[in-house]
Amino acid sequence: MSEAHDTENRGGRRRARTRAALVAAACELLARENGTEASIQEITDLADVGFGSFYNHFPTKTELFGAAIAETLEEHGAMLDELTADIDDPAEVFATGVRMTARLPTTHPQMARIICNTGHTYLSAGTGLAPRALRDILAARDAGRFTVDDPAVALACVGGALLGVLNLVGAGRTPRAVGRAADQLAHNLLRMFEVPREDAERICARKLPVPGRRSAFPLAR
Amino acid sequence: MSEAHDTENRGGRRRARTRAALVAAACELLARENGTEASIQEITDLADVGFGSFYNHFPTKTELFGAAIAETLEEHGAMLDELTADIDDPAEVFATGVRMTARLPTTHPQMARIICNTGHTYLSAGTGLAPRALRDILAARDAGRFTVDDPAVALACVGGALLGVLNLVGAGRTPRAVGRAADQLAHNLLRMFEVPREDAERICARKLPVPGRRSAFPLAR
DNA sequence: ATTATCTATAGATCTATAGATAATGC
DNA sequence: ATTATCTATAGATCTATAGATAATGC
Repeated sequence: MSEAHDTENRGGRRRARTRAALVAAACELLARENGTEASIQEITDLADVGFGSFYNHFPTKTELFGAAIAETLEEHGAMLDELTADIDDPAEVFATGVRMTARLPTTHPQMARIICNTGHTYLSAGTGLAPRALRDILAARDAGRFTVDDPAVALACVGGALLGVLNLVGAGRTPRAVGRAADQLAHNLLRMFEVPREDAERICARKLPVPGRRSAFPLAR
Repeated sequence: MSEAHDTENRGGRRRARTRAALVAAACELLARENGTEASIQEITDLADVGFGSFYNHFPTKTELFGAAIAETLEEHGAMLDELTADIDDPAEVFATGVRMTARLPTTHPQMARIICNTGHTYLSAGTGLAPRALRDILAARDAGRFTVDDPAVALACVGGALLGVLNLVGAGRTPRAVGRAADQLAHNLLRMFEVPREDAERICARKLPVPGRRSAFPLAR
């Protein structure tokens, strides 16, 4: 990727470990209310890393938090791509992404809170989920499954509604209730794209792929 | 309201003026990127008020910013109520609120940026726009105009999509482009509620009430 | 020998308060 | 006389850097 330092040797790996500890601490803080107000001291304490190490990796707090969010979204997006790879109906690919992302409060609570707290700033950024969602929307439109007047507005509606439901489904909900809200969201969005109600209901009732562990064997590219 | 101090006498009015200057400064800051990171010194400088005056009115920065956001949303919500009071079709009442709020980047740029920056935190708060939107949605449902499965999820979708489009329509767009995106958003939401496409198009093409100045004569309550 | 991490600290904030000044009420 | 505003400052942060220590490469 954009790593300026390699991980070929032990030193590089040690460096990468420190960086990862900082990013993990940043994620934990981002999942809290007002996490970005933490001091660098708090961050390095949480990462169990020397204070000065911070500056070996990031010039400012903003950069660290930016990296943490970007990596989080990229990871989730890649997982979605993997799990929807063998679904044929593009409308179902889209709906599956929505249903699984809206289930994050159950499946990946920290990631859900991070996305909630950071909101639109990074969701609509060039990297992460937005390009993937747009790709799925356009594919469904080209296949004649979705009616889309303005793709940019549609994308904003999808991302926004998703965030809205993630916010609605705060802590302390049962997985069942989260799932219902997630499916309802997907259903609403399908109707927004003029998918007939019966189709939408069928799609939102389908069994979801299981996230599972990351494959032991990396996928060929 | 919840004012602990009256404005009956000159002293009370002077106090209210200082408070208003602080709130206005807070609004200006909230409209900027990272405005909440401003120091109290910066706030009082911007308000052209002595540093110590801050603590005469607010115990912490958080309280000031909270008050500023609440007042802003309340003001906008009250304006919408006023301007949609004599619309009969509840679907059109809803759509008008959406279309006007999504036009804020043109009509009230500062308020638009404030809503964008603060996001869901306050939009879905008990006060402000959420209760009004829910009221409109339920009214349209009861009138048989909207199909709504889960009102809470629907509200989250509406608020989120609105925020998403406000974020999409950043600075530097023509009023025409903002209006198009706003109408497209309203159209998408109406379809989400299963309003027939032709109905939705007619509603979103209707002339909007003009915001105009606040009435010189306060309305009777 | 080189590179990363860690400790300690200088200098620059920033918050909260105390006391002085100004405005209003009676 | 009372109440609000303003000025000045003590004490508590917090950031960024310099220099010491530890780990790795050769």
